Amino acid sequence: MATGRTHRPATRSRGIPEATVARLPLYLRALTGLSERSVPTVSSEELAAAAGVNSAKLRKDFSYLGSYGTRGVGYDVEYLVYQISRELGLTQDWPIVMVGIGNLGAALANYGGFASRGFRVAALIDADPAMTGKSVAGMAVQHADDLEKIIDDNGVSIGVIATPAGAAQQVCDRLVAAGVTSILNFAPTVLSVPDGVDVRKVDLSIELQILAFHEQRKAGEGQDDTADEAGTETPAAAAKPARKGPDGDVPAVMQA
Amino acid sequence: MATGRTHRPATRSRGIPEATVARLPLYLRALTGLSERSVPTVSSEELAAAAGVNSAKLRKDFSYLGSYGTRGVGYDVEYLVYQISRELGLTQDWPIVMVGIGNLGAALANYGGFASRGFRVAALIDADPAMTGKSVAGMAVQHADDLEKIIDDNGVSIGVIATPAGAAQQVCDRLVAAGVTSILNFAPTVLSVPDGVDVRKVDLSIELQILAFHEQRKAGEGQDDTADEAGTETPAAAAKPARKGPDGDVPAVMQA
DNA sequence: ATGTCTTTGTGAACGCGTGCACAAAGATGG
DNA sequence: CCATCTTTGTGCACGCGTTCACAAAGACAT
Ligand SMILES: NC(=O)c1ccc[n+]([C@@H]2O[C@H](COP(=O)([O-])OP(=O)(O)OC[C@H]3O[C@@H](n4cnc5c(N)ncnc54)[C@H](O)[C@@H]3O)[C@@H](O)[C@H]2O)c1
Ligand SMILES: NC(=O)c1ccc[n+]([C@@H]2O[C@H](COP(=O)([O-])OP(=O)(O)OC[C@H]3O[C@@H](n4cnc5c(N)ncnc54)[C@H](O)[C@@H]3O)[C@@H](O)[C@H]2O)c1
Repeated sequence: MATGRTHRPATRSRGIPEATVARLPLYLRALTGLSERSVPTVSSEELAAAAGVNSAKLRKDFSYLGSYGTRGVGYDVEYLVYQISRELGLTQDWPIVMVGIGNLGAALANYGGFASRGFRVAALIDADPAMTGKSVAGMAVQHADDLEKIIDDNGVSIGVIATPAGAAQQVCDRLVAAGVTSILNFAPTVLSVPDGVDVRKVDLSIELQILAFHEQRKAGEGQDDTADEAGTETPAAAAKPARKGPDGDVPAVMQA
Repeated sequence: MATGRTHRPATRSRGIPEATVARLPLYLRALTGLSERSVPTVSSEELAAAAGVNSAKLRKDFSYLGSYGTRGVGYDVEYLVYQISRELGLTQDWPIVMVGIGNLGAALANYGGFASRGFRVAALIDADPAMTGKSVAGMAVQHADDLEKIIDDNGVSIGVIATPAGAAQQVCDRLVAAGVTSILNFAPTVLSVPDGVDVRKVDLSIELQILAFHEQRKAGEGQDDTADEAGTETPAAAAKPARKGPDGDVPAVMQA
């Protein structure tokens, strides 16, 4: 999700819906698996199952790309792999920089999963002088002072931020100023970017909180509608100012 | 999103929309920041800016929780922190297990960000005997053989999978069989789970591919409106001809 | 050719999410 | 107590995304 103020004015590019774009990599992964097993063709039903989506949705998604199927048969696996790759822009080389080579950054650098697709780690950057020159994933970490030059020299347009939250916005600003127009942010902060720059975020903590919500709901299912269990009524913690609210802290789960 | 066959039958729990739930952690983070700076109240406009969303959306989101604001003033920060925490189920303790303590798993274990909210790492589990007993993030790694016992002993209902893709489904099955009902999956695979189990996934590679798509689009912007054949350097294989393949592959395209 | 069978591609209906715009609520000042 | 000003809470409209259901397209057998 593009963070920042931008409610994208729709994918105005009269083409592929955002939701579809987000699923293409999923299809691509499933297709790659089939390709490796030398499966020649696949039906929408089979592929949908492999990708974990509804088959009608898959067909509609593909219809945005063109008519690449054959009725009565299905889709040619190799051909589809190529078409989706091209649509996603994976037939070209994408040099990326990774900023903040700490625990997470180092793990990401060691991850081979994205190097396999068009992505290539052009540089690892960290602000800690002690890190500079150290080899991570077979690559020497470079100092943040050279960030602008590195981006320029390598024609980088995609950056990954794995610094502490406090440094993220600053790093982001420098990346953008240097010409980066797509950012993947692992730091738990909202990044502000100018129009034309895409930001996507990955946040473990948020994912867990969403799971916890549903988990809590499951636990309180069946009877207790007011999702309230042992000690939810945390007494003091409420810190509820004396006014509003149906006094106490009635968990008004539902309202008119 | 719940992977697998289940298209969730909507958040049938007559209550908070899924999209709203996904934003609550964002609001919570912004509010926590305000709380630490001892800001007593905040308007929807200010908070929305801090969370990177539209203020109308924020107000509507909060309206699902109840009427916790004061017109003409705004929202009481502490009170709202509590309400959202409670709604997300963060007022209780959530023991979690992490399976697959490799590069990524270790980085996640070292991450303090989720330990601060109700989450507590109950155990680190790995199948590699060489890992067993090793200390990661101040905690001894336990062997996968004991997975069921660990989950049972600690009352774990949330699991994190950071194993290689090939092992993920198997690990997932064991987690579910042992009683885990929420899974956060970092392995690039679609997990099949029975109804009632939630799966969320984090996939760096997918995020980058989505960014690449938009990046490619930006590059080809300005003129060519007919977004059929973007002038990528792909020579012949543009349309439907039987020719194909970036990496010299089997053509085999009978697609007319 | 012709018929049958499979599977695509898509029109249409529906539901969810978003954002606008405004009335109502309450604070604040006189 | 009344007037004014601020900000919430929400009715409403709109657009996107999902799903159903089916006609059309093609493969394949006869
Ligand atoms: N580790 C995880 O599993 C995890 C999970 C989710 C989110 N996060 C987030 O990812 C970020 C990194 O986490 P981590 O555990 O790797 O932290 P870390 O402290 O191990 O690493 C941070 C690195 O960033 C570098 N750095 C700091 N300021 C910088 C700057 N201005 N420019 C360049 N480099 C800079 C530091 O030198 C350090 O090497 C944090 O924001 C964290 O909240 C981490
Ligand atoms: N490292 C990353 O940045 C990154 C990013 C995105 C996705 N991923 C994915 O996350 C997963 C882990 O990546 P990694 O780099 O940490 O790999 P890794 O090889 O370093 O670690 C995998 C760990 O899982 C353990 N393991 C294997 N089978 C197991 C089983 N059945 N039960 C328990 N443990 C088992 C291994 O012993 C190993 O310690 C992979 O699927 C990878 O594709 C990683």
